[in-house]
Amino acid sequence: MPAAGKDTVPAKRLPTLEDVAARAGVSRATASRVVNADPRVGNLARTAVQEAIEQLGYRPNRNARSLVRPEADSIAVVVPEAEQTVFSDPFFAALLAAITQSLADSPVQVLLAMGQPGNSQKIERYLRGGYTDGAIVVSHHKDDHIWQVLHATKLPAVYVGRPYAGDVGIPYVDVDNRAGGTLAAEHLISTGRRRIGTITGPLDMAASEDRMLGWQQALQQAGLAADLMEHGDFTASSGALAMQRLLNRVPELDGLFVASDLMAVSAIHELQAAGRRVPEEVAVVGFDNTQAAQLTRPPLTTVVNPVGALASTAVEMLLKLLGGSQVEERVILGTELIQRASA
Amino acid sequence: MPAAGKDTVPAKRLPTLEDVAARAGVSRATASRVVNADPRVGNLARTAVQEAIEQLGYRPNRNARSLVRPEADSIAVVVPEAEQTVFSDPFFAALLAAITQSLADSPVQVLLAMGQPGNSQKIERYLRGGYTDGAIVVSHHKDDHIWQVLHATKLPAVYVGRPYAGDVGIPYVDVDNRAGGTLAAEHLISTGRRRIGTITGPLDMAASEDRMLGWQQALQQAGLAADLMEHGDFTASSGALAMQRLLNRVPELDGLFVASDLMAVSAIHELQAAGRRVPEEVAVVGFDNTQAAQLTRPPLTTVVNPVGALASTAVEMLLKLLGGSQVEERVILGTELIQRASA
DNA sequence: CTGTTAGCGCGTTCAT
DNA sequence: ATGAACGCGCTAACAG
Repeated sequence: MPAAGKDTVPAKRLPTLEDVAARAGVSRATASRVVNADPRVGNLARTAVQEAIEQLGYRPNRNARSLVRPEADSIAVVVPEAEQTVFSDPFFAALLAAITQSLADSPVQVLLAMGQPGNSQKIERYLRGGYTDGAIVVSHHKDDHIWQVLHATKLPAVYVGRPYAGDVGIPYVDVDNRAGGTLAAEHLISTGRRRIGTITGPLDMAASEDRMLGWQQALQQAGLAADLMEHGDFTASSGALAMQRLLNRVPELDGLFVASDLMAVSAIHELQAAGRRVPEEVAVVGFDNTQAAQLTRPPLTTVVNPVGALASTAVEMLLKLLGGSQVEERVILGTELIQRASA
Repeated sequence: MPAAGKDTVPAKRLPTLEDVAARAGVSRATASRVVNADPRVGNLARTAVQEAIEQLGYRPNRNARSLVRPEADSIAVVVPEAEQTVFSDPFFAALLAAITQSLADSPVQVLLAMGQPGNSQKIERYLRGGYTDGAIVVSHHKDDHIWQVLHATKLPAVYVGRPYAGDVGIPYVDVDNRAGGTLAAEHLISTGRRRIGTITGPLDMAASEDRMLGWQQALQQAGLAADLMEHGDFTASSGALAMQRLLNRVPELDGLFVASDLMAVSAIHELQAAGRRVPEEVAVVGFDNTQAAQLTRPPLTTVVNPVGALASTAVEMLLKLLGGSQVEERVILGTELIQRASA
């Protein structure tokens, strides 16, 4: 095999608008008009150009186009640094799949901008610079400041998950975490549980806070104590530890709402290790309805987190924004409880 | 609020090379040379330009640059249509995280090209067109034809996972699936099991085939029957069904290698539902070492699939390719068995 | 309706 | 060592 390096064979040059025009016997301007569906062009010329495009397999050069136009035909999916660890698996993959799916028919490309420890400038530089028409930001953390860049740039953007910072003037779509927490607690109450605890996510995330508040509200409304609370960070091990602490404090616990399925599975193992039967002695409700909920024993009763709908709604909103339409400041998706065997 | 639409405020124009040159009191050509580290420029002019760049916060315009240069400073992560469903969660997220991580210090952007049912042209168009410097393809399926495009384009590319089509002239990195299968079978044999079955993945994937072959080889070498085999498709439900079939055929089964953790968890549930104790009566070994392996009961003995290493190796190889260096046609990463309680 | 012209921001000869 | 001039592919005035 010959030495490596730049190819010497000048990869056959792609057809340009000039080529199309020449072949169709018109000027570049006319060809451009056809490509951009400008009505001011004769039928004869139009079909000639269209044929030429077909025969040459012409595609407009995106770079040249966005050099002279404001559009870039690309959107960025931004995952701030702080989320890296949290969005381990299921949520993120589903999100990306749904996003690309929603964009399948458009020429828009998806650019992935994941934050790195100590490197948010790379993302910011990209967001400025005008290489992208809009952004979908996946963020729930307190210390995310991407929104400031978006704000300064006036770049159309949509958050998936309520920004913790509050109303930052950027629309978002989220699941009704608070209602979900209430749903879980009410289910536990309705099955006769009276000493109901919760394992929350980290409280610097809006979702954690909301789920906890929903749980709290339901208990208070039922006249039950709402102080049986321990905090995790959405990882499995943190769920186990929180469970140990809670069980230590409240041996008579008979109901439990865990803010994520992953932590819930760990918590159930911990309960079983401590000799508690689930659901007979302690009923457990999770949150997310990930695959883990179905695969664990007993199968987990849990609150649905509709990731697919979140993603497609975000795309829909962003596309509206790009089209110049208004969108609601916030879209909150409903949720429901799926009853399995754990509660 | 006023009617929506294009902003009227002409978003402050970004500084151009022309601006830099003017401020430094030189010509655009000299400024360009400084930016591109061309040695042929005087020290005086150099520092002047550097200062101007600093003060103006100048960044080269990628579009303009790649209009006139072959590079695009972007790589594409390609997920062919067929993989969409299979690479549900853990693998994919880890892959993307590792890829962006490896690219953190370079100006290279990551473009996500996921296949859609009945739409591979969008990806192909992008790959041609020269908008990207290289590609990382995540594929194991038989009916992936992206490699033909890559081949025709001479676009530098690396596969993650051995292309099923065989040696297509594109380097790849993969885990040693065959050795993994052998490892699993040998472990079962060493613990005294004699009726050892397997649940495979879909056989139109290289990984499935290799894991099966490794299992087969170990059994034959030990003089054991290697025909206790059922096929799944890597989903949980397919694992359960395969387990039922196998148990029906071979009630005296005492050892089992399942080609993925997800299917293994389902298989274990199925075994338990049939009254078999794991591992006492049937020992089970999985593959992947995903989170599910640790969270199920009994915890799963499994073969490690080093996703992070796969991803970073792929990036490393691609960067070498982009730099004009040669890389090995294939890199096979070693694996190991993690013993937990299921076998 | 159509062609001519200018310019987007940049890299690169070719002179000097 | 530096600058003037050209062209990358395309869109958008401005004429006709």
